[in-house]
Amino acid sequence: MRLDILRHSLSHILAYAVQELYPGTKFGLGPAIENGFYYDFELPSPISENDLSKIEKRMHQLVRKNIRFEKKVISKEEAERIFKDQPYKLELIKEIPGKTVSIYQSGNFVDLCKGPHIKSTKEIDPYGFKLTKIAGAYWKGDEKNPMLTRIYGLAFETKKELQNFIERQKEMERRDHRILGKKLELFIFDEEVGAGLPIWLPKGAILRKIIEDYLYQELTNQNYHWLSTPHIGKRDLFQRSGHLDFYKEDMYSPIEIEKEKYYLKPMNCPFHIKAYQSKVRSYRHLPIKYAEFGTVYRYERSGVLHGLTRARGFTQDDAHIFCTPEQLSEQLLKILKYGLKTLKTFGFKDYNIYLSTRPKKYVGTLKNWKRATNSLKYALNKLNLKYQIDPEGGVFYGPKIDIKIKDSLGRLWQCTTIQVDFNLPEKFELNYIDRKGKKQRPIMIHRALIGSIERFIGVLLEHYAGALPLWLSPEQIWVIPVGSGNKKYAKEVDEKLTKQGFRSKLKDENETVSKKIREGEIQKIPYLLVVGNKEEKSKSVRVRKREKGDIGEIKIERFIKTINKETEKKL
RNA sequence: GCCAGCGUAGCUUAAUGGAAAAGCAACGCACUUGUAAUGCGUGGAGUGUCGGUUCGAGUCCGACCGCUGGCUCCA
Repeated sequence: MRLDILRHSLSHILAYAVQELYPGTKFGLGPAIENGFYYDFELPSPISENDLSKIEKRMHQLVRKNIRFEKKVISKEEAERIFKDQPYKLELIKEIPGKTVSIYQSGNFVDLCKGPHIKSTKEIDPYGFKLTKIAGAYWKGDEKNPMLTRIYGLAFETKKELQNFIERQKEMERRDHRILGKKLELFIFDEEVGAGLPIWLPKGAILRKIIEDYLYQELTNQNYHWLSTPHIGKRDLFQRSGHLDFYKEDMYSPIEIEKEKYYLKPMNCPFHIKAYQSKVRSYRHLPIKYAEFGTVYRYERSGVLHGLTRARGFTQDDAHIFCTPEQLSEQLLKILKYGLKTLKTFGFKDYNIYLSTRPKKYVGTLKNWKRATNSLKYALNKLNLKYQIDPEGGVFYGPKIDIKIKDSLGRLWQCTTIQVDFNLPEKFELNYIDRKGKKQRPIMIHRALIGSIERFIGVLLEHYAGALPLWLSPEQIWVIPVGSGNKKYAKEVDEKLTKQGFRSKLKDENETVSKKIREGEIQKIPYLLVVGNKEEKSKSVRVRKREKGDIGEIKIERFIKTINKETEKKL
């Protein structure tokens, strides 16, 4: 709280400095935010990041002057006189309820502000803050409004805390999945291919396969049936599903052939619905659970793309459950329970859960929305889960539960999503025959547990800083012979491990052991096995564990036993 | 899409408007290696694309493509 006040006060000092350096500036808002503050300005002429040091310097001078923050409560009429040249402030004055407003004066800078503030800039550590970046931001966050120039700053109580934060930022950069992806040779993006369309290199493709295989096994055990559906579909299909009415902007333009328009699929559901409709369904068949690693394409606006976590082509671990209204709660419960287990398996133990309710643009009846929302709440409560409501955050066809997982640096990423849909069954006139022989409408659940393989791998990489657990590592073991005389034995070891199902690699290039160790550590290989004359004689290997170093000599059979256990436990 | 910035070899980076450099990687030769880089050598880019300004453009201007950080958006 104290820190928020300090940050907010600094935003005023920033505005004060800008007022002096750029006369004629119109002021927007300047709140405290996580780790710092910002202020929005309409400047008389554009500025760039190079100007920040100049502004920061002026701020330092102002802070040293021990400027006091003085509050005054004045009538709205008086405020309108003071801010007569400040259109954004005038707009705010109109919106404030009551007849009076409060203003803060610090030196020659007056701002419309509720406060509170520090008493004087004496309380600010002049080296505890730093201007960081400049960005465009729409007035009041609405893209129909003019775009203002936002200046961001970091602020902490002391210089040391600021430095700690900057250190943490560097750590985050080190974990950036886009950099790790390049370094570990997992995937690339190519300008000529197109933005947001990753190419998976051999090691990345294996990683995808490991994740898919795991989910395939698990879901098959849970009586899911697998589908494989086309990447494009006719206009009529997406017209009927409602995608063309609600999400046309986010779809790739259609391909026209033989007077027919085809769209790249932005979702798999219409295809799964067709599979459901391929037969007459009885209540005895329900629930029917269809799963697919479905690759979808969405025309994300150019400015939002971000490596694997926001791509234009990506593969969802998608599934659709068709069930009776009576089965809904139980199915949601099962999905949620298993979803959480999956996240845990991959190493994510912290997450935030959100329940998203009806948005402004929606289809279906209010009654159905209420029913669906209540079913989701039921599942959450049954599992004793804490959750937050995201008002109006639902999809156009139904409410949803989203799980945002926390990575090792505490950042949140949305992966799991569970959505109830009363509407698509309506549009496609889905039915099943109930025990009285009458047609009934099934309910549909959309769910993705890891969300998309791309985003999930992006998050996994950042979470583990590239050092994936053994079971997920594309290359698990390197076998390094000491001398050329040991190559034969090294090959034996490598083949033995490969036969046991491990992803092992023989490193017999003419390089020093040191060089290969260095390479292995950089490539985050979980185990490096050094074999020389000594090991050859005793049929053993010298084990170096990633980040731990040399852990000693061990018989090969014993080593296999150890890593088998490690893989089974998914450590 | 909007605001600001960026784009030089596979990667990381250098080059006051005046001869496109270096390290790593790759390749070749020698070395046969015991836990984070063995040595020497050889190729490799006309600077994202297109157009313009200039005697001369990696450097300045415009459009497009792509990337980064925000804003808005995210089924």
